[in-house]
Amino acid sequence: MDTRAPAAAARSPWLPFESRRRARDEKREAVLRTAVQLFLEQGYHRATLNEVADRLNITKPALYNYFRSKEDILFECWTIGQERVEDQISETDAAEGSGLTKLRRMVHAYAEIMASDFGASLVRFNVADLSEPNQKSTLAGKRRIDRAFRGYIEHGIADGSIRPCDVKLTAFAILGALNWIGHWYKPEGELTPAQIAEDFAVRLTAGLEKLPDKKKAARPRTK
Amino acid sequence: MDTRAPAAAARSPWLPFESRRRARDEKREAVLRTAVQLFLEQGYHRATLNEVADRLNITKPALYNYFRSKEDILFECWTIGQERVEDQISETDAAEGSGLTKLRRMVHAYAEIMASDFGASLVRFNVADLSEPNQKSTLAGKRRIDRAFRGYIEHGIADGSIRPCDVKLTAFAILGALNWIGHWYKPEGELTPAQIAEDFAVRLTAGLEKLPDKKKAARPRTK
DNA sequence: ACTTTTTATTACCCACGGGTAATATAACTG
DNA sequence: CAGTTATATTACCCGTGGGTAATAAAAAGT
Repeated sequence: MDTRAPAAAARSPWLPFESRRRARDEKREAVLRTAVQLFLEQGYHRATLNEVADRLNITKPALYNYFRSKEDILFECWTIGQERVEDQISETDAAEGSGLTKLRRMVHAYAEIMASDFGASLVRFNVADLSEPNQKSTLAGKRRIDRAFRGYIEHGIADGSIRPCDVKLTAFAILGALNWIGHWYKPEGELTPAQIAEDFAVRLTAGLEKLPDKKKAARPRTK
Repeated sequence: MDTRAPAAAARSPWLPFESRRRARDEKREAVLRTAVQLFLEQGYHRATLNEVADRLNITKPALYNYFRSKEDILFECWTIGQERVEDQISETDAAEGSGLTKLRRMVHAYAEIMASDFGASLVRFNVADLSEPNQKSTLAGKRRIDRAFRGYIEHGIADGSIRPCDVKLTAFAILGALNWIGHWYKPEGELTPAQIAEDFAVRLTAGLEKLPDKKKAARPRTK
């Protein structure tokens, strides 16, 4: 752990080390990107590590320099998707705004994630293909996503931006519509992820907003 | 195709034949019910025919009296789910009512189907696990479902029961929320399929109905 | 009772693909 | 340039599980 460089070397001696580490990480990522695509195309079980390696112009055993098993790769694909969602949750939680606003933001972000390979992993892969501990991790992740959405809805009901409703079923309906994107979205299609996100952000929340109360506010003709 | 019975036999001679055929069909169905459950529990690839057979108190080769291959079983599970949906489509098409009414009816029926094993097959199984011709069949089926939902929406817009909207995305959102039921519904949960169907039938269509026009109709306070 | 057909069992085959051992080669280190 | 480490290859192992052949047991037919 000596960080001091030998005086002789003109170029900083830790650069090669760092660049090597980076090269390694890039290769790891390349494996993951290739694998997730193949898994999505053919399904986890039909996709073979030989074909993953082929697409990367290497051979199967080379993959084991970066991952310990096929399931390891699967789990990491899932983890990346999960992390992207959790990052958005943190961001949304930290931001200002009513419950409805937060929900909209989250729907928007989640829709775009679902239109990516790692996002689609979250709904296209079978939890049963993971080891016990990894299954627990995925289930915990799913629960956190669920909790976040329900939280925004409850928050919105509390602050008056969302009309009272069955929180659980509302969240299921919204998440269902969103998760389904992972099944039908095709990059070569007409709709861009941004367009889908834009649309769903209003579509899925349109029925929830509490309209200005017509009884008390005699003249809510703001527009 | 001679339906007349020999005079000698007191009991109708085609009964044993019929009952045998029925017994066979019942066994076939038992295989499918067991298989679909196992496939849903563990995923198609992890589930083995040996275990299917075990649960039926027979051995693996006995299954081949009823099915030609594992994929055959998978496809038939899918077909049963598909048929249930198509039956509902036919029924809904034939019935009277506005586009909105038909859409609601279809949502209701579809939700209940999704809460059944064979219904869940439609969204939990991987199309890539089927042979080429069977894949085509499933994709055609998916398209027909899509077309039906879009048809009701278009119909509703035309007859004024549904406000104009993006038909494709509306259908995707509704079908997504419905299909997701196949992922989260658990028989041991609190909600019954009927309750879910009831709720979703209004929830997923609430934002679509064309409210009485406030400009022209001066007093549409029907309720 | 004898034959034929249906249904099931036991015992086996073998393709597939995940994973490993032995080893070569390229890449840094000093 | 030696020496070490990281990375890749070739060749192989072997568990798993779908599927089959040979055959037995049960049921139906005559």
